[in-house]
Amino acid sequence: MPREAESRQSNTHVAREIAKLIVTGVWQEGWTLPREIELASQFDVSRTSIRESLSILKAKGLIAARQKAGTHVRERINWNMLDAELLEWTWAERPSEEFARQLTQVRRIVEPEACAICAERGSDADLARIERAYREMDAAGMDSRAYSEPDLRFHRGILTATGNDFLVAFGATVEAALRMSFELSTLNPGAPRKSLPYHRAILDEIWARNPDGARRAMHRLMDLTERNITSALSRRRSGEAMASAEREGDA
Amino acid sequence: MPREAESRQSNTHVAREIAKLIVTGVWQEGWTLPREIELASQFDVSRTSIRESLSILKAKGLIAARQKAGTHVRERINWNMLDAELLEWTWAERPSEEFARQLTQVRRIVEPEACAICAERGSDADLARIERAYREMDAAGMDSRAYSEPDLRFHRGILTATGNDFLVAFGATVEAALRMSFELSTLNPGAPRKSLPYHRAILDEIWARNPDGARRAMHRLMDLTERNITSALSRRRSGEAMASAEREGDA
DNA sequence: ATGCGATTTTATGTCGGTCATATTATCGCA
DNA sequence: TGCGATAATATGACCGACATAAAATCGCAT
Repeated sequence: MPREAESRQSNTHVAREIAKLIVTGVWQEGWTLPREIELASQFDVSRTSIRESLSILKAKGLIAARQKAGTHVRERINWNMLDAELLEWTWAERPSEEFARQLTQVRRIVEPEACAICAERGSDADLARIERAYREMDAAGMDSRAYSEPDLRFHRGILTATGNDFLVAFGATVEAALRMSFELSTLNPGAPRKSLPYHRAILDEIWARNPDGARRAMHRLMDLTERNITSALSRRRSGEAMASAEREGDA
Repeated sequence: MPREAESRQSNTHVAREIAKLIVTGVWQEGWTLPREIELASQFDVSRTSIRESLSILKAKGLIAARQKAGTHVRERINWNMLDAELLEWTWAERPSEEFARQLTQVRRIVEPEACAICAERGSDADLARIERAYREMDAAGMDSRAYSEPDLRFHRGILTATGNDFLVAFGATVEAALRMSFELSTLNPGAPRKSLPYHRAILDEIWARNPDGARRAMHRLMDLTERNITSALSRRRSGEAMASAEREGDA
């Protein structure tokens, strides 16, 4: 019998729970997981479901199984951190500054170059799609929820326009980064909208078919994004400090 | 009863077979797969095994399932092409020039920057590990098999030294690229060894803690790699043309 | 006692079947 | 002809048993 209310898609749910234990380091690299039967009783599902969950985590490089020897956590180097779900689970469970820093760093590496390629080789249809996303961002005004969705399409559009499947796949990472930014934007509601003119500059450069300009424009947007995230995180830190000071005051 | 000899790990095996059908376009984006029961009889395994295989492909973003509606191939944008296995399957089934071009392009974007970060922030222990890999490459001489293994460690070492988990994950992509280069090197046995002085230059720059120099040095290696791959592929093309001409001559 | 080969044990891997659930398709009625 | 009730169906979950491989153990011979 399934546990109770919150057991929607048990399969994905269990996979996420186990993944969280791994990415948070509760179950460390090299450790052997409990047996499948024990996991089944711990998570209150059948062994079949556990096995399907484990095969998801195997596919993402988190674990490996050997007959008789058991299932162990693989070393980090094998974790596919560029995977959409794994990214989401990691941030959801442990929204650390280090994670944010690394995510921003890798975006700074990839997106400006992708933008240059887009300016050089993107089709007019590709660019039109990017422009449409820009217009929707503009139309969203100060509603940061309505803003973030076309924002993602803008960035994905650039990656798609490169015609490079690997850069397209990088869209999953960008998506995680934007979701992260969106969450942090509650600490600074005006921030997202400030990126609009930077997006405009990118759009102009790619329409002008100017790779160098496009690269620089995207680089400036990345700079802004980094500043926003840094300041949001420091706000969060001081917010947490204040909250814990209050808690101590209560006692 | 399993089919016959070549059914080692049926689970992974079936997943790979289905993945190949998808990446080669036999089963196109948006199409609905056969029912699980039909797949089970097609691949001569139980429905349980099919479900585990499908959950692997779900985890890699290739397919999605909805109750009653069936399982369909997701659009390419959702495929996690940066995944180690998916990369391997794609190249194994369809070693196209386009694939090689894209893989090289994304390496050119990521690795020089990673190299600069490595020069700036890598620990001495990290650099020592990279140097060890270099020495083994040197010791391998003209044996391109023995050369390629430390070659991968060299590049992975740089990515690891950045301290960025996402760049570390990119090691899977580099691995696929190097395996590809290795396969192509049979067409030009001397080529791999020629990269040694380029690796040496990288090593010197990162020991000198010179990010700009390291970036440039890695960039030059990427240029060389691209030239090697291009020439190997054109050799392969002309080889194929000759072979087919011979076949026609036979008839 | 001690190294080593045979045997047992055990955890993952595979199987077939049943029931649950969601969603589509169909049927029947107004 | 529209629409609500009903049936059909494909995935989702569960169960119990057996297969297989590798680790752990046992027993034999040295």
